[in-house]
Amino acid sequence: MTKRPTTRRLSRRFFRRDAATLARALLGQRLVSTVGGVRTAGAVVETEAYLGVHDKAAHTYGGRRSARNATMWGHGGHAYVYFVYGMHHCVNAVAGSAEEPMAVLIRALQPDEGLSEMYTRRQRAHDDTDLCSGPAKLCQALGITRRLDGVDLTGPGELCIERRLDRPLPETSVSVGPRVGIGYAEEWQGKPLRFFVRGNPHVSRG
DNA sequence: TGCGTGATATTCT
DNA sequence: GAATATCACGCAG
Repeated sequence: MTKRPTTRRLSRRFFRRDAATLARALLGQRLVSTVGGVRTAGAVVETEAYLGVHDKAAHTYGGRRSARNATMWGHGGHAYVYFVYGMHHCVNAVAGSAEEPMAVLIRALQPDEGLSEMYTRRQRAHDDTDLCSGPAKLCQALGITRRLDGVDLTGPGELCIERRLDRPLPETSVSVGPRVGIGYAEEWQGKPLRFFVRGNPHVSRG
C-alpha cells in the first residue's frame, strides 16, 4: 500500500456560487487531468471571473447562447473548454446554477504531478514555469481540448478539481487586479476580477 | 514588440 | 449559404 496525500474532489456545492467568489476559492486547489491514462496536475495559482449576461467580457454577455458556450448555461461544476486564436484552448470552471452563465477561467497552475508528460506535450517549455503559466499553456500541458468540454469536474472523469486546502489562502497571499486581454469590454476592463497567488513564479504575468 | 491561425458569431445576400 | 470581423494567446526576436 503506497502512501498518498489525502485529496478529494470538490463538491457540487463548492461551485454553486457567484463567479468572483469561486475564482477566489479555487486558488490553491488542484486541477487534475487523466488523459491517455496519465495523471497530470497542478495547484491553481491564477484565475479570472466572468460574471454572466451583464459582463461585457463574458461569452454569454447579453444572453448569447450558442453551441460553443452551451456548457456555461448548464449547472456549476462542469468544465467549459473553448478554442481561440486558431490554436489555443482555454479551460473554465462553470459557476452558479443552471441558466446563470458564469464561469472562472483558470489561467495558471503550479504543476505538481506528471511533469515529464507535460514536457512531452510542450516541447517548447524550457523550465517548470513554462509548463502551465498561461491559460493555453496549461491546457496543452494537461492535454485539455474541446473533447473535454462539459466534463463534470466533481466526478471521476478525465478532468476534475481536487480539494487541496481546507481553508482559503490567507488574504495576504492573494493579489487582485484587472483581467487580461479584454480591451473591448469598456467599463468592465478595470474591474478587479483577476485573482492570483502573490509572488508565485507560475502566474502568467507579474 | 508584431505576427500566425482557424473556429465562431454576426451580418450580409 | 457565404463573407467578414473578431478573438479569455503564445512565440520568436
